[in-house]
Amino acid sequence: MRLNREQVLTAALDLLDEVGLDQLTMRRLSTALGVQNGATYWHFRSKSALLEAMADELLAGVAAVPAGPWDVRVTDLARRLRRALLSRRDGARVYSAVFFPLPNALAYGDAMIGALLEAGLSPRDAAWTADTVTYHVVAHTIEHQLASAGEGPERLTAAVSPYPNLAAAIEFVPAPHPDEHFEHGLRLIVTGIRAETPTPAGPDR
Amino acid sequence: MRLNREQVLTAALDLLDEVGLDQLTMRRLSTALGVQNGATYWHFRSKSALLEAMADELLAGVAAVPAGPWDVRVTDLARRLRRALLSRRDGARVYSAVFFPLPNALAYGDAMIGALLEAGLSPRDAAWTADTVTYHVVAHTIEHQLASAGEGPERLTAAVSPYPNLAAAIEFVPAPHPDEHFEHGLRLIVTGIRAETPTPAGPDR
DNA sequence: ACCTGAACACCGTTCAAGT
DNA sequence: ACCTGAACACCGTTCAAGT
Repeated sequence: MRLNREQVLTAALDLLDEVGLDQLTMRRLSTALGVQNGATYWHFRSKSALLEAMADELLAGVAAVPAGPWDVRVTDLARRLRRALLSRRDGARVYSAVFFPLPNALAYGDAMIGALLEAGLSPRDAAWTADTVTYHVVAHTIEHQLASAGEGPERLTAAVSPYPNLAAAIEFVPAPHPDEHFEHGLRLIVTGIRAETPTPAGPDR
Repeated sequence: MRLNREQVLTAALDLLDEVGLDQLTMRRLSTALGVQNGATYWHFRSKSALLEAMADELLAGVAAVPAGPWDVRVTDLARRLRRALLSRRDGARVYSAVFFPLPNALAYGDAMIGALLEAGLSPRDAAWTADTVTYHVVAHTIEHQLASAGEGPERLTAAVSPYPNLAAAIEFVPAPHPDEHFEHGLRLIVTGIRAETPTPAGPDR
């Protein structure tokens, strides 16, 4: 049973889809590969090194957005990151479990900051604004992927009844429309960027 | 060694400060309390039930904001949630590890949606906008608390060198100014809300 | 009502030894 | 170079039995 690094990584992502992050275990992975327990450690130093590689594999290609106006590129990058995280079960949680950015995550950050620099932001504001966009993408996707796996809305509906404003909004809280929910926040942030940016040359719009 | 639920909860929060979330273990908690392993299970059904209680304890009082203009209340609520999460080591990760909202989290959500309804948003937009604000608070705080514990910036500086836009912004990426970083994103989002809201009565501002 | 003692079914990681 | 076999040092959870 000769393995290479790529086979281990592919099997790990398949196992993730099958059992989810909480059940993704070095031992289950070895079993799925038909090898003994310690065999995977020859290819990856540790479980967290494997998770880093999985996260970066998830993000392959997200930074490859076409040229265009800055706001289109920002929106496009955010959507592509979201799609990438949705491509595997618990993808967003895998991404957020990794502290250190690998090449595809760096390329995404670079492209996002690049678009914001072209919008006229300072390097500082571009870096911080990129973070706010990314927080929205990742946190929204984590919440959505957790909700898909979680319990029904009955418990929430009951818990919410003493809170008048929550009760008025309850049908949108578990977000039965994840795409619109995501787009709403993304549009909100891009509107904020535009409002804070000194309008560049051009008569209007 | 007679315990009650509150003593277990207090000890758990103290242990969290001492060792961090990853080392917070039912067994270490029992040892800290001077009891046997299974004793804590009489007071909390499971570790996740204990984490739920810890998360809600963290959020005590965050919803108690004074009356005032909607944007002041939104900003105030976001800052108070951040302060609450910062009050304990890994507080933001504890909060995000809990799927189901307990009373203090519900009260926070209710107050946030209430402020946004007064801004003139529909229930749907208020619920979704509240989420975007909260994503920023929680994700920013998780990142900040992880960075405080993590490695130095050397590895990041090296990794970033092939990426021109990241390199230009690198000094702000590990965020040596967490307060300004947080306020930047919060202001951005509130600006976005204001820009999307049909301006209410009043001549200007 | 609340705790002990002991077990069950797992984990990640390491490492000599094999091929 | 790559894997086996076996161990080490842990986990969360359960539960009869004690007081």
